[in-house]
Amino acid sequence: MVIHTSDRESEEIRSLDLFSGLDDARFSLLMRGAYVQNFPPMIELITEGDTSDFLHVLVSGSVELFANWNGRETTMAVLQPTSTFILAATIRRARYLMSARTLEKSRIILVPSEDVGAVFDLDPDFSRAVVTELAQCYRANIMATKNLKLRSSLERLANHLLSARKLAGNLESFELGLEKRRLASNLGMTPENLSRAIRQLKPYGVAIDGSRVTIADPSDLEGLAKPTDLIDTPCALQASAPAG
Amino acid sequence: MVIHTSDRESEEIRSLDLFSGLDDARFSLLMRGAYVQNFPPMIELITEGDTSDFLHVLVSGSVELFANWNGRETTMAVLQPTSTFILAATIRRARYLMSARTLEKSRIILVPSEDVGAVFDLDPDFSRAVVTELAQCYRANIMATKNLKLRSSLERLANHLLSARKLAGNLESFELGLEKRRLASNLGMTPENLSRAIRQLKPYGVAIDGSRVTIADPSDLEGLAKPTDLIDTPCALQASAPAG
DNA sequence: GAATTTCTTTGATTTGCATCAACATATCTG
DNA sequence: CAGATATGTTGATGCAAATCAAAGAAATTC
Repeated sequence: MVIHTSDRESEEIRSLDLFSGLDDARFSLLMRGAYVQNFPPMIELITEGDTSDFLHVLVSGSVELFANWNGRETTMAVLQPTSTFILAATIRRARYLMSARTLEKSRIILVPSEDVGAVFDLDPDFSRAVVTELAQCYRANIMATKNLKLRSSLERLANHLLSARKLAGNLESFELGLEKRRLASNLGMTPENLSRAIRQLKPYGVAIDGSRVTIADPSDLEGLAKPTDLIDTPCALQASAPAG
Repeated sequence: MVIHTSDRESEEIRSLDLFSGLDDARFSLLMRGAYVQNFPPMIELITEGDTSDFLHVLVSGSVELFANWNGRETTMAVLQPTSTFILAATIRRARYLMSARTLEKSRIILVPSEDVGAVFDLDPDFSRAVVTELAQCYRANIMATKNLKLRSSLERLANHLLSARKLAGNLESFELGLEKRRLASNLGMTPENLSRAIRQLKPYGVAIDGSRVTIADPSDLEGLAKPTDLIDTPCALQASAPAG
C-alpha cells in the first residue's frame, strides 16, 4: 500500500469476511495498488452519479451514505469500522447510487476497482467471498425496505433502539452513536418527529439524555417493537440500508 | 431436467444473463437436478422464514414477492418472465426474507441450491455472472429505497407509469400488467389512495381505463415525476424492489 | 469565555395518507 | 345467466407525520 498501515489495522482488514479467505500473496496483490487516506469530518468522499473507481474500506471513524433527489436528501446508512462500501458499484463498474461523506475524522483504504476484478477472476475463494458479502448487503437492504413499508416511524425507532442495545452488548445504557438528525433521516422521519417519538417511548421505559440511551426493561419495549430476525439484524447502525 | 422444457423455453433460460456464459456441459449439470413445474394462480411458492433449497426461474406467468409483519402485508415486487428469484437466499443458504406466490398460471424451474453452489465453485464465468446478477439486484433495491424515502406517493406513481411506458416500447397506450391493489401495495400506498392519485394525474395527461394506461404527453408528466436513472430503471414492473 | 453557529426540543398548524363506509364494477362460479 | 365474491371508486373522517415558528441547549469558533 502506498501509505503503510499499522499491524493492528492490517490485521483488522484481513479479518474482514471479504478478505479473510485470501492467501497472503493475493491479499498483497489486492493491497498493492491501494492507498490509505485520512479525512477530516464532513468530507464528501463519493458523489452519486459518478462512476466507480475504488472499493472503499472504512478503517476508523464513521461514514454516512446518503442520497439526493429533487432538492431532498436522505440518510441511507451510517457505517462503522471495519466495513467495506460501494462493492456493488465496483463490481458492476457502474455509477454510484449513493453519496458518501465522513462524519468524523476517518481513515479509509481505497482499492482500485481493476484490482478487485483481477483478484476476483484469479481467486475462487475471493469470488465466493464477494458473492457472500453482496448477498448479505442485498438481504440487509430488503430488510430495510420491509422496515420502511411495514412499520410506523415509532415502531422503527423502537426496533432501532433494541438493535443498538444488542450491538452494545445488551447493556442497560449505551451511546446513540450518531446525531439525532441523522438518526431521524435514517429512520425516515424528521428531527422534530424523532424528538416527539422519543417522548412517546417513555412509558416503555426508554430515556434518552443527550446521546445516552437507557432502556429500563427491554421486554417491555419489545412488546411494542415486535422485532424479528427477518427484519432486524444485530448489525444495527445502518437502520435503513447497508453498504454495498 | 425431470420434466422436459420446450426448445423455446430452454433457449430463453439459457439467454438469461445468469446462464448465458455457461458452456453446455455446465448448463446441463445445473439443470440435471432441476425440475419444471406448472402452478395455478395464487399458489404460495415460498414462505418467508423457511430455509432456501432452490433457485427459482420464472418461465411464464407472473409471481409476486411479498412480506408480512405484525398482521400487515406489502408487495415487494411483481416478476415477469424470464427472471430468477431468491438468488441471495440461495447463495447464503439462509432463510427467505420474502414470500412468493403465483399471480397467474405460471411455469417455474426449481434448481437445487447445492447444484448452484457446485457450478459456482466449478465455473468462474458462472460465479462472475452470479455476482453481476446479485449486484444488479442490490442496486435495484437501493433505488427502491430511495424511491420510498425521497418521493411522495404521487411522485412514485408518476415515475412508475413513465417506467412502465418505456418498458412497453414507448407506446402512447399500454397495459398496467397487474391489479391496482397490488400496484398500490408495491408503491407503498392504499388502493383508495391510488385511485385518487390517478385522478390527480389527469391534468398531466394520464388516463387509466381499467388496466389500460394512456399518457398523452410524457414530457408533461416528466415535469412532475422528474425521473432519473439513479432511481428509475427501465426494468420497471418491480416498482418497489427486485428479485434477489 | 463570549459570540456564533448548529442541533434539539416544543408548540401550533397543515398536509398527506390511512381508515371507514357505501356503492359500483368486474370477475368468478355453479 | 344469475348470484356470489372480489376488486375498484368515491366521499367523509381521523390520524400520523411534515412543516412552520420560536426558543433552549450544545458544540464551534474566535
